[in-house]
Amino acid sequence: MATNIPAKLLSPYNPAETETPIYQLWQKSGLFNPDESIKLGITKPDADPFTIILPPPNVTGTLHLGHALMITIQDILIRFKRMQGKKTLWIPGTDHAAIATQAKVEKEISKKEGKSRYDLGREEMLKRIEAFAQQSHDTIVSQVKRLGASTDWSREAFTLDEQRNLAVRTVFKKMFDDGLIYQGSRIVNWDPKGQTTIADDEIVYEEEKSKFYYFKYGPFTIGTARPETKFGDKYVVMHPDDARYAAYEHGQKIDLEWINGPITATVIKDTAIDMEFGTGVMTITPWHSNVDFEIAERHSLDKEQIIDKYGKLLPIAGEFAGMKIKEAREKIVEKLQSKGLVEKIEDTYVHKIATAERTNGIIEPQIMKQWFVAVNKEFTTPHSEINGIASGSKTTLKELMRKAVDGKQVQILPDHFDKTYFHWIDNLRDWCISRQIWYGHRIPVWYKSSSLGLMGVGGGSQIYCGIEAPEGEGWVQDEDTLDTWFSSGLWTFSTLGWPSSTVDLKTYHPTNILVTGYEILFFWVARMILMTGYMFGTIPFSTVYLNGTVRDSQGRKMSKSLGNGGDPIETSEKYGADALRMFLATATTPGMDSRIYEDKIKGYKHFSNKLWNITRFILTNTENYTYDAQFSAWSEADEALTAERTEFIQTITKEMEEYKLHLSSEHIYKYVWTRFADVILEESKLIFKDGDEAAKASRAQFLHHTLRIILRVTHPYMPHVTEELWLLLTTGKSISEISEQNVTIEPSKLLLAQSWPA
RNA sequence: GGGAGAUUAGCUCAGUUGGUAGAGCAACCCGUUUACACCGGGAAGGUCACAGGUUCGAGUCCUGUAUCUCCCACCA
Repeated sequence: MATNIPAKLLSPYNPAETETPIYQLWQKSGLFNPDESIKLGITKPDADPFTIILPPPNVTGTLHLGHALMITIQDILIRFKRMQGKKTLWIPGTDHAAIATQAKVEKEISKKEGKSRYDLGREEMLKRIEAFAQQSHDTIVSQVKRLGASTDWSREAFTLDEQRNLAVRTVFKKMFDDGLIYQGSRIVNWDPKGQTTIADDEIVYEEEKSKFYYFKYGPFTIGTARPETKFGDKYVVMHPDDARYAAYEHGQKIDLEWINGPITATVIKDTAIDMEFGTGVMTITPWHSNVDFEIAERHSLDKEQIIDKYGKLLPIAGEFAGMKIKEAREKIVEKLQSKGLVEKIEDTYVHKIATAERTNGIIEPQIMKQWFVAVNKEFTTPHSEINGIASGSKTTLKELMRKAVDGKQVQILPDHFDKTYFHWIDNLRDWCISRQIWYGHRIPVWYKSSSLGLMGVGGGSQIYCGIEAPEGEGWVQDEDTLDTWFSSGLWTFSTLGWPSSTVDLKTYHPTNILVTGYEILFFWVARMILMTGYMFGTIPFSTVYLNGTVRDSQGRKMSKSLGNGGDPIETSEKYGADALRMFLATATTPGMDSRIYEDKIKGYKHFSNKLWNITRFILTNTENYTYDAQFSAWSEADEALTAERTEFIQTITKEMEEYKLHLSSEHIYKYVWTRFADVILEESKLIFKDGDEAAKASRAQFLHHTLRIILRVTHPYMPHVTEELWLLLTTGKSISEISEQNVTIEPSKLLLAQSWPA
């Protein structure tokens, strides 16, 4: 065996020995931080920036393969752009995920200690949640590192830390002052289980089979699935064009016998009624139904609360007061039956009930005082770079969101998702941002009751919205916290130091690309566009890359109950993070779901070994030739191979610039394996055996040159194995020797710092 | 009810300026202790869901149908 072959190359590649120490070497180099990279002379100070902000994982648990996918895509892009000489910044962070985190900890405490959050009190409860969040955070960070992510840890952020909290209060106050945040009594989605409101998009509809009742209501028959809400129903509504009820006039009063005795009902004609459904007549419960609420608003009707915050009936229900909904339902039907008011009961009625995504509680709509962001209200934007909205003109938040994507300033990949986006925007209602939970950003509003009587007229209370608490005695802060997406919406600029006017903000914002799952297009992507458009009149990122969902081998969604979640760390331990990354890169196209196949991941482990053996082969067979970067006496055959190689590089460079990583990764795999290893190396054996000296020298140099190029282009996909091979080639030392002997590696000598080949 | 996507080799999926169908895995045959068995060579396998249309030419564009998936929407 040759003497200049590093001993480590003689045995098969073992990712477990390489990956962690290689990551430590990178971290020591400081090159994930663009400021360091400039200081070291690797990145030019005036280079174009390229920024990605990592979608912050929730501190509710640990990472799954879906996270691994999104991290892989971002790291490939960042490493690619870094090698192209860009001033690259990738900021990591985590999300406090308000309701989800609180619910999880509450559940745990209730299970272990049998206590509720009210037993513990706000302060103690928050302490517990923070401890949990910290632990979860630490796990997530180590997982992100294990995957090889070249994130700048010196800039790490958390959606609920001091800096981000200041950003939240600053935005809130500005919106409040502009009249875009208001407090209003509106119908909201109340989760009796979580004791909080939730947003429209936090609702999950579940199909349920239930009974459908037909009751006699004076001269009418009304159909309902919810008899327990009917106590206050004194309006009976029908479509104005319904011939069957032409005899009744809008506003007509009718006396009739109802659940708890005689009442006077009023006839209302409204086009919201579906003539085809049921009997075409219904009574309304504005306090507990959106549609009913809207009807009531249109005709200025009374609204009465029937059900309380805990899902129990109020005194208006008479003898049924205090009962839970389910219990009351049957008893009410019994009573109506005894009064002869039940016409028929169907039990094949299938409908969808609204449940809370985070707690599974059944949503009970309620009219409550909540904070809202007005999406349709006009305001004057001082400065706008969004096409179609002039600086100083009047606009709405909805218009900002629409125009940013309409003009392709924000490009969504795959582009058909912009239709989905517009559809959502056009149907958007005001965004309820207050939550009745403790974990989150407290609403920066304070109240002071004027019991001293100094205020005179009205004698009510004072309200103050500010970034800091108001001066003086007697101010009490609003108990509520903000929807977690409010702070997430600021993420692209709150991570860059805003509201201070930092160098980072000037340099790296707007960011270049957001990589995230399509399921949070509305939750998050839209709200980032809203917040950035509002605060700066710009876009938060120019491209949104929507990755698909990672499913198991049977096409099922990953879930805890199925136990098929897939642990990226376990997979990395088994096959190497590089193999997992390469698999994820090849298996995914934007917007399309993909399945995990362990056999394929295994295939990419073989690929890392192939790189290993290619290196060994070249070193063994070219012992008499040292790598010469200036070599130019190419043989005719090698000229041709060089041209072919150049074409290959151009192809993958173009694909990567267009974010088509599934194509570039496959092309790299094919070039390396089926072209370079299977054909070129095999031919080389003959040349080294029988060729003349010039041909041998040319081929030896070609192999050396090409190997270095292969390591560079493969590096974004499989950073660890390529880095170790690079170090073996350039220093003759393995990563274990480097760490054990404390060998200093100049940051500029790392593969991480090399330039992208042309 | 509205919208979007999918349908290509046994399985999982690629395939955008329309030009004679691709990969990985599986299966089949052969070879090799010669960088690598975490290997090499070879062969096999598809009326690109279906029906029309545009075109010299369609997996790719248009229309319609079927099946599946997802998203949005509180028919009480």
